Order: sequence, then C-alpha cells, then structure tokens
Amino acid sequence: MKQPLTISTQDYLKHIYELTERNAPASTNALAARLKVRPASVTGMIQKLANEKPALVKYQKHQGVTLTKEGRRAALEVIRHHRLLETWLVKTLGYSWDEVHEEAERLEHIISEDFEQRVAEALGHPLRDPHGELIPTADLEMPLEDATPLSTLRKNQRGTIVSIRDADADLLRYLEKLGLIPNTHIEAIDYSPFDHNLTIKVGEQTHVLGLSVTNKILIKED
Amino acid sequence: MKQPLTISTQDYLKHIYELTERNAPASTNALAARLKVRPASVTGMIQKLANEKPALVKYQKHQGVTLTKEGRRAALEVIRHHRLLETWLVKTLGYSWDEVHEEAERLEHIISEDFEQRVAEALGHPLRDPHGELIPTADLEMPLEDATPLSTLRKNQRGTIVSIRDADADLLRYLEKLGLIPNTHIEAIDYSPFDHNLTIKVGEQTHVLGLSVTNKILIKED
DNA sequence: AAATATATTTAGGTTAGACTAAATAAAGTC
DNA sequence: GACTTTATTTAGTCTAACCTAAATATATTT
Repeated sequence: MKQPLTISTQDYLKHIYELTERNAPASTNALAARLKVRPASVTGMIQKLANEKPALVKYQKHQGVTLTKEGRRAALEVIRHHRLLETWLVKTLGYSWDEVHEEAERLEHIISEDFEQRVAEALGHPLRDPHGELIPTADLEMPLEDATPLSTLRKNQRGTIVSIRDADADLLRYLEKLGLIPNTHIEAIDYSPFDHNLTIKVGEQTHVLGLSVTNKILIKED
Repeated sequence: MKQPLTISTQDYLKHIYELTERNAPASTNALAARLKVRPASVTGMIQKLANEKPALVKYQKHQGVTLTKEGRRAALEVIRHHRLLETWLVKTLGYSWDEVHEEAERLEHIISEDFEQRVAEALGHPLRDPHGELIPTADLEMPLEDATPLSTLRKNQRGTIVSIRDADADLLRYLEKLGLIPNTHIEAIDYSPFDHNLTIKVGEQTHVLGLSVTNKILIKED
C-alpha cells in the first residue's frame, strides 16, 4: 500500500522543482535556505526521497539533487494546487495579489483532487495565477512559456503584461503604483542600447525602466 | 513563546467537546473510537493536554475527560472553522450536503484567522451550516439552540426544518427523497400518543414518521 | 600544491504522536 | 464476596522529521 506523500515531502519536491528550473541540480544549502531547515536535515531527507520505491529524486553525494519523472509530477501537482488556490482566493475572497501566498502555501498540501477539480472548473481552467505564473495542467505538465521579458521589447512595439516574476514585495508595490500589473497594455516608446533602459507608455503616463525591472516583467507582444 | 495547537490536539479537543455536550465526561474508549486511535494513545495524549501551561482538559484517572475554558474555546474555534467551511464549499463549489464533511475536516485545522473572517463575511455571518448545525460565534461562544425536535410538534402545528442531527448517510438520503431538508416547511396533521408516530404534510405529500426519526429533525415553530 | 574557506555528510539526539503488551482498576454476574 | 469481563493505564517501541557537533569533501586563494 503506497501512502500519500507527507506535507514535508511535497515541500521538498516543490522547492527542488523551482531550484532546478534553470537546469542546474539543486544544492543542499540552497534547499535548506528555502525550506528554513538545516543543511543536515536536507541531506537526510533527500537520501530518503532517493530511496523510495519509485525514486522521487536523483541524487549523488555532493552533486546536488534533481527530480525524477515521478518527483516532477508530484511537484507539479503541488504547484498546480498552489496557483489554483491563489487564483481562487483572489477571485472569491477578495485577497489581494500579495496576501494570498501564505494561505495557499498551507492549503496546497491539504486539498483533495476533487477540490482541485471543482476549483479549476469554477475558474474556467485558467492558464495563469494572479501573479501571471503558468498553472500546470490537470495532467501535470508545465505549459510552455509563451511570454517574453519586457526587456526584449523595442521602440514602437506594443504588448500586454502577463506576469511579474521574482519580485519582492517592495517592487510589487512600486510596479502596482505605476499601473504595471498583469493585463496592462503597454507600448515601448524608446530604448537605450547603452544602459538598456526602456521608456514605456502606460495609459497616459510614461516610465523609464532599467534592466533589473524589465527582466522581471513578462509580456505578450500584440 | 506559546506555540499554536497541533492538528492532533485540535482534533482531540473537538471530539472531547462533542462527546461532552450532554454533560458527561468523555471516556477514553469513546474518544479512541472517534479518533481512530488506540485507547492507550488517548490516555497519553490526554495526560499531556491536562498538563499544558493553561490546562486544556480536566482529567482524573478512570473518570474521563472534560474541557477547561481554554480547551472549550479551542474546540469551538475548530468547530467554527468546520461549519463555515462546509457552508462555503456548498455555496461556492457546488459540493452537496453530504460530500463536504471530509474536506472540511482537513481544512479546518489549516486556515488562518484572516481566512475565517473573510469566509464569514462572504457568507453574511451565517448562523447554521448546511446540515443546520449552529455555528459558534466569532468570539467563540456556542449560540443557544432555539429549535426543537420535530417530535415535539403536535396536530395542526406548523414549523420549518432547521437541522438534521446525528443522521447516518442512509437516513439523510431517505429524508432527502421525502423532501425533508433544512428550510422545508411542514405541518403536523396527526399524532399518535400510543406509538409517537407523527403524520406530517410536506408540500402536497404526507408522511408518517417514527420517534427515531422525529427526534433527529430540528424545527422552528412558525 | 598547500592552506583556508565553504559545502555537505555522518553520527547521534530530541520530540510528537502513534503502537503493542502487560498490568491494574472498575463494573457486572453469580 | 469471588470471578469474569471490560475499560483504562503503564511501560517500553517505533517513525518521521527535525536538531547539533564533528568529520569530510570540494572549491578558492595564495
């Protein structure tokens, strides 16, 4: 009888997924930092995950961890839960963009498949969460990213903001004040190849944004 | 630093509350049965709860357990969560009456105070859950029951169903088929003092119900 | 290449909450 | 009141997931 994964296991897998998205194995230390746990604990847990009946991670001492097919599916399930929950909480309980994370973080491990389906259904099977992140599909694949960083937009091109990634709370607040939130339509009116600053028009306003910001905003060109 | 109660602790308190509602202390065995745990485990846990800084239960060997003021508040908090969640899941995700229980059972331990408030607000601070059970107030008091068992209704009196309590799934399905669900208006058209059978009219139909059923249906007289 | 710094792993310990088996107490019966 | 049954408690284990301290590997400087 194969028992369901523990909350802790789900958390490890989710963070390994996120750390390995750029195709490098996840280090013990980086995982420990994210999980708020000591490195020694990570080593122990990872060894357990690597020895499960179908292994959930691939692991070589001192070489970091990556997910197996099974591990990735489990991670995507958790991430799907998280992003559906965030979307739903924002839509139905008036949470704001930045308030939902913690709540979803706890609920993601607890909800049933039935619940997941009902929420997905109620939301009309959304593709992205309120942050603009892609929501894994019901069959646990991560959709391909079809948006590009704002930093690739050039003079006179137009696009719509789709997502703001890796932003801290301060940056989010700043961008929100400028009106730069998902679904906003923008136009590039100038680009400086020297310092990579991009001047954009949002409604009636114009703003000059540096690369550290334009790299974090994903858009779809119109 | 006083840590939040564990899920397990919350579950113990909730079940002790329910078992002691009729003012008898809860026995080790009864608790073990409800919690699906061995009696020995219950003894151990109860001893721990009795020795907490502010004690959560009052306990005397072989005499059963009751809740302290603090224990009762904690229990009511969990029950409030449960009943609000059931109400909300039914309203917003199309769960039926009898499907919600399990889901709420898990979520009740996980949601934040903020979440609780938002749900209560979104529902307009309901007094009863979909089963008709009273929802503890935000300040953790259990409201007084102002409904009476259907068995107290006499010939020519009318009332509205408010709650169906202690019913197993079979009985619920049976009553649902007869149209006897919360909010239904009924009229007593005959009563037999001999066997306590009550004949009621529901819409166009009449049904004869025995005491074992009429005791489980709560109504408010019109 | 040696020396130092950093990252990772090992070994052993702690805690919560379950378990079993055996001991004791309480309740029910003759 | 002695006997039997049932309920409860004690004592000692187990597991998951964490911890600290010490040992070892890898990476970076000199």
